[in-house]
Amino acid sequence: MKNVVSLKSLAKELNISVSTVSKSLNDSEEISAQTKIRVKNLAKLRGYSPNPIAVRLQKQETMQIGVIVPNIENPFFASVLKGIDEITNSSKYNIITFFSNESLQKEKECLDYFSRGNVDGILICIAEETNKKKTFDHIIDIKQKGIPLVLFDRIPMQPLGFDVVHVNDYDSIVSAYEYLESKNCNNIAFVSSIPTLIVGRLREDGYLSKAESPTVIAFEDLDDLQLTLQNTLKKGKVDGLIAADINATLLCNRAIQTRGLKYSEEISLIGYVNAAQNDLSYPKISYIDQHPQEIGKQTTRMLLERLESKPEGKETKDVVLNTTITIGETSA
Amino acid sequence: MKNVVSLKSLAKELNISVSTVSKSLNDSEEISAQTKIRVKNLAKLRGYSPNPIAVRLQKQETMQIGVIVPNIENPFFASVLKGIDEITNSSKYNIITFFSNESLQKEKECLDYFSRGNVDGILICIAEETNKKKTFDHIIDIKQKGIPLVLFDRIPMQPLGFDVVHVNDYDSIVSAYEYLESKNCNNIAFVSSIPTLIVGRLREDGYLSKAESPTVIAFEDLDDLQLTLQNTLKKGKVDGLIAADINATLLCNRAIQTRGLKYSEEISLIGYVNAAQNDLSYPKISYIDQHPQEIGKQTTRMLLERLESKPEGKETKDVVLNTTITIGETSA
DNA sequence: CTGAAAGCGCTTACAG
DNA sequence: CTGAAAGCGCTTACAG
Repeated sequence: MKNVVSLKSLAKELNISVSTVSKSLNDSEEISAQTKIRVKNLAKLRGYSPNPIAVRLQKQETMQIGVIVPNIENPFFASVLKGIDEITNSSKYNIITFFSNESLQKEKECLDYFSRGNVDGILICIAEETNKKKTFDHIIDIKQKGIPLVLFDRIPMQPLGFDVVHVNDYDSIVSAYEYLESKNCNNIAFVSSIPTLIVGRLREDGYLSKAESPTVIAFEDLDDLQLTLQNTLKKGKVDGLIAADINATLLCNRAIQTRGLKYSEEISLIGYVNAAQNDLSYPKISYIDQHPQEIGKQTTRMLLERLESKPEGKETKDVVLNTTITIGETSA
Repeated sequence: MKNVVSLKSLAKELNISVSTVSKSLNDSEEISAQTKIRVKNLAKLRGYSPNPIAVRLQKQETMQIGVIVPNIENPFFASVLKGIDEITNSSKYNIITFFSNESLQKEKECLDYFSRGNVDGILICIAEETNKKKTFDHIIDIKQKGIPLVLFDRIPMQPLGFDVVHVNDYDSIVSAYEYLESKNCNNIAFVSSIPTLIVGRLREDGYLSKAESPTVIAFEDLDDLQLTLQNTLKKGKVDGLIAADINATLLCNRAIQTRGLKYSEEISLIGYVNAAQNDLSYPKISYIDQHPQEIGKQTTRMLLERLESKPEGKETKDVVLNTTITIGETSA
């Protein structure tokens, strides 16, 4: 059943050597135009295509890029993946994607697999557990193996010596805060379900830098978050909400609606959402757009650059992409 | 930078042959316990791991499974992918994922790439364009190449000769209809943004089988859909809505809320949602759960079965998984 | 129990 | 311009 047509079979049929066939198909200068044509014609006729595994072994390249995302069911990562796909599509590489499911152990296993000669380069967003435990040795180890690696989105505070791509989380929240202020919000609270995540910390810091008497509602447990949120709204003081992540955003909206508060008049909300779905939802939530596809594209471009220019000596790049605020119906 | 430790280097260091090293590491019966230990110890010491590409070339297996999904930003497919990942994780295969972006052309390219010896098996959900044009030759061609392939979710009406996994779309809608009836809905409309998609047709047929005087609102263009929906609601007759897909579902909710209709009292809605987000949303929408992860798992299991038992003679399987209805706050 | 040889399907110096 | 040879890093009959 396997592809029975090979260089050898073509060579035999043409009564020439395997080398000549190979060179002809690769358009080598060494071969006469005539021979090339003969070879190519037969190759087409027989539907020949080179065995990719053999080529890889010879070229000492896997032509694959390993990608690790924490959670594919988070629309943010799905979009990042789409961006990655778009760029790799017009390269010789294709991607093999693993999901760490936010587990350090799983992340190690993936990285281990990749580093056993299965990929030429790696794209990774670290797992939540990795983030919390601040265990980065398994990532740093990759450097010794000489495999280019680019980190995206969740970037450890201390530089690890790799290229990184992320957004200006701190500033994004500052902008969101200022926007709500301009809409006459006087008592803006910050709501987060990712208090320990790097991006969560940065966003909270951005908020704290602006708020004079800050109200931070932060729980990883969504039930706790919801409860505290409800109690806070009950007091009736807060007139602006900044949510730090998609779950917090949805819960804020839920708490506001359940309580029957009117958007804009009584309270405003800005957060993070799944853009595609938000457009069809009610209400359309005002949100910080991280342009996840762009993150994926940029991350991939940087890896490809490393892959092409061998000189590893280059210093690492820290690319910060800008977010934008899209106004919906939860503020005005 | 490449892994400089190979069978050859181990053999040289131990002053034995490459074959002996290879056999030792593979725990061959032929080798003495003593030698095995010596070899394994050194291998561990040197951090040896076999070059996967060389192994694949020798074994004539890629150990990779190709997956084609129409759109990774659709949470349904993200969850399917998660299911696939879970099963492949405990197999020797890993997956390389391509996105057809609902394009027939792109789908052909992906399939073409796969069939050039890049994967051992294929999992595919056909693109919308493929579905519409009913062009399946590129898929059927895979059979000649002897590469096992399993179709999931969008299954062409005419059998293509492959294993398939899908849900009972028709019956799901019948159940939804009956459920709404039991909640005293008397005028149930059907809303769809996927009128030409296979699953859309089946769902519509399910609806039509129940409705005495059917109201079908179906547009691929979401603006058209929204407008017609609003006009229908304005008339005030409809007291139940069945949405055929996630976009239609969100738009139904939006139209209902915008119009200020009260759920349960004035109108009920049941549709398809992203389960994780729905749980945090307001309102929680009553929905048909397709258990997308299960679809992914089942699809993968069937492919692995084909991959293991060479006898291709087996007749193709048609697996239909059951959906369940999860009651939210948009009906009661 | 160990090793030499052939082979997986290619590419690429190197001869001729 | 063409081809024989070596090699990419493995595995596995087959001899010894």
